[in-house]
Amino acid sequence: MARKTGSRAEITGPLIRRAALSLFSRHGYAAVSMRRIAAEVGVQAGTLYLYTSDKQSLLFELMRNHMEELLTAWSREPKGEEPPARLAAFVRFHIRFHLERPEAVFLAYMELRSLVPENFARIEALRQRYEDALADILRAGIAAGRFQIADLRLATMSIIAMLTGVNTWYRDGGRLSREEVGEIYVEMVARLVGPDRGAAPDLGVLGER
Amino acid sequence: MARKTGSRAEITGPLIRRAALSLFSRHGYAAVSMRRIAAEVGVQAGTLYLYTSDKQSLLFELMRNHMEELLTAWSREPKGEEPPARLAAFVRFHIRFHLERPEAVFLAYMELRSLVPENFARIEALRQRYEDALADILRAGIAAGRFQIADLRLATMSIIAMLTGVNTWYRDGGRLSREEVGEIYVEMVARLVGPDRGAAPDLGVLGER
DNA sequence: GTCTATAATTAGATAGAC
DNA sequence: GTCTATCTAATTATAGAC
Repeated sequence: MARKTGSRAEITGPLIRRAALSLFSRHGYAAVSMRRIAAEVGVQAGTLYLYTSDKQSLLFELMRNHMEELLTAWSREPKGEEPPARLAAFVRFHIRFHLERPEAVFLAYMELRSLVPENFARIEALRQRYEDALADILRAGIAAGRFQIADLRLATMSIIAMLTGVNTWYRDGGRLSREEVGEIYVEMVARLVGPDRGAAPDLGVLGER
Repeated sequence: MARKTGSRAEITGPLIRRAALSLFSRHGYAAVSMRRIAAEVGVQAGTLYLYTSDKQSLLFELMRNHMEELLTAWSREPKGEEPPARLAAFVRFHIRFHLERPEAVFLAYMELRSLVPENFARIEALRQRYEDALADILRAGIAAGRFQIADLRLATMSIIAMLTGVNTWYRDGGRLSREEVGEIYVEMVARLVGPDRGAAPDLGVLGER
């Protein structure tokens, strides 16, 4: 042990990021002080500044890391060929990925407003790439005559919103497993993108004012 | 004018609530100081305490007021008789009501974690009542054979999530009017709740692993 | 009803000892 | 690499003048 007692740079950095993620997601970025993060890790407040230039950078790195992991994971996900299979893969992937890291998901959605404009733009660009991945699937399905979608953008936003919404209510040990939830959402999303089968008289009733 | 110059209690209270709503929703509860709210209104910080006991109460009153307005407005909304018509009314109502007050909606969704436990429970109970209103419609539709829903709770959460999601992207003056967006969502929600028409071979493809 | 002044605490960030 | 000490500024909330 050539190293001094208490010198553990290799693990302190990750510990700080983990503590910040947990505290920021539970209490909000503005409500958490650097002292509180330090206390959670077991170091003094000043020590944090060896690992991050300031509080804003700490938040930004957490959010960027999450978004890049999301994009990388989706790029590596087995997807199938046909649009319906790709859409089902997206639904299953989104729910699984998001349920595996609820704190990072919560942070990425709730603390966009805490980013300075430059950092906001960078996170927003990553979010847009993920949205585009879904839109591309829907567009391909429309072109192939497999989906019937009145408005591509609204369908894209609807699907992402309903999938991400799972994080707000799902609890492990509840009535349904993650996989069961995934399959039910696959079916609901499939209905959402059609195609219509038949004259759809019931939609007619719904369409009335 | 029996009143002293600068004495305008009847309007200062509402001004404080309006400024707090705007600032809290834009920057977050923890990030906004009482001084900043006071500055926005044009009074000194101490004056705020004539109208609210503390910062927490100010937040809670804003959120409670929003949730009660939501429930009252829905109770007064013309709904029609049959489940499909009631569901369409819910969709149109939800989008219209939420787009009309984006700041209050944002606050009610983002600052739940800033409430002390007692206040959180009270807001949560109101939110639950609204969720139940939708679940009741879906349940009635299932019972009447008008909807086909694999899981009532998941369908309820999905619909609310996709409808509320409109607030995150809709901007006035964009490609679609609020009413056009509402109609497209009516159709998407109608598809989501079925009923299935035919053997649904495409859903079968989606169901494959 | 509003202001000024202030108490008591806490914030983000840095300097320098070890 | 971490800690102690500290700077400067800002925080919530209150007391008392007008």
